[in-house]
Amino acid sequence: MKNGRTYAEIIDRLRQAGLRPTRQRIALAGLMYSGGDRHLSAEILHGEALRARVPVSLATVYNSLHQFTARGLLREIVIDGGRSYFDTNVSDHHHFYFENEGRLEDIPAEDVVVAALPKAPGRTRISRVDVIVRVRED
Amino acid sequence: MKNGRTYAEIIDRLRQAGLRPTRQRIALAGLMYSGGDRHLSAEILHGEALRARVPVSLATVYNSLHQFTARGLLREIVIDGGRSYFDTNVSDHHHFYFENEGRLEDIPAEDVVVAALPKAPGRTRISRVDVIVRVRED
DNA sequence: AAATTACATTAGAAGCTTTCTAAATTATTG
DNA sequence: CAATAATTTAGAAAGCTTCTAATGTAATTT
Repeated sequence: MKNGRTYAEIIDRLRQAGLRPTRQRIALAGLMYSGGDRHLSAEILHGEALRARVPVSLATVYNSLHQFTARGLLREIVIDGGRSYFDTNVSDHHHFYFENEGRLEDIPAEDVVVAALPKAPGRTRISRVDVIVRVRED
Repeated sequence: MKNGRTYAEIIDRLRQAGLRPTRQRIALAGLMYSGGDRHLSAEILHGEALRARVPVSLATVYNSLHQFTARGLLREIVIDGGRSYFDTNVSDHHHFYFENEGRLEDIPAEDVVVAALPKAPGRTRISRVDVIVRVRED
């Protein structure tokens, strides 16, 4: 039984994030948090919602994904053109990118050691360091 | 006087890459290699070509960018949605991404030390490790 | 150097993901 | 329960990229 999976927990999460727990957001969050860490595109999540008989519009899926991201419930990842993916794992970690399949997979933070980094230029500060390990099969 | 800047050198490079040195490709490569390492979008390069009185179509710019990338003359980078960038620096290095401006800047390979990496899963092998240091100003 | 052949370029249409718009609906507050 | 503010929605629009098929150009052959 993982965190945030029951109906009441999901509603709590949404409220804590400052989002009204609407039917659509509850359903989308429920799907997102079903089955471990996931990398979702808007289209995939929309499809799952429809299949689960939750008639939600694609616009709402996009709205929700962005709101969830802004509130720290998701993390957006863009690797290859076109499509954005949203990672339900928002803790510190990195990614494998399977070039053949166009698929992402998490790498636990402790499996990657970045021993040296340049300092942030000008008056900027580092907000995150992404490591993408690109792998291929051929 | 940097590498690959004269007309003859550009033609050589194209030929070595197995690409016919057409008027358009020569002009685009010339622009790409003018002024150090660059991060170019199709639209920017197209604009520069037109301003330089080289009437090239946007489709050709896209074709050329992809051919150059496939032949190792460019490296494609996708950080944020929508647009692709092409890096004229194809040697081993990493990137700062300025979240406020949506701009990329090279980090020399030696300024980043990745001391530990997971092994490639299944029968894959690592084709590249990208490190993106996201910085912001606020 | 002309003819042939293979490759490249092009304008415009089409495709795909994402965002916008303005109207209708729903959650929350008083 | 009424009033208010936020949310959802369908469809249009936008933005970048790719496709199509007709035309042009470079390379090769004669």
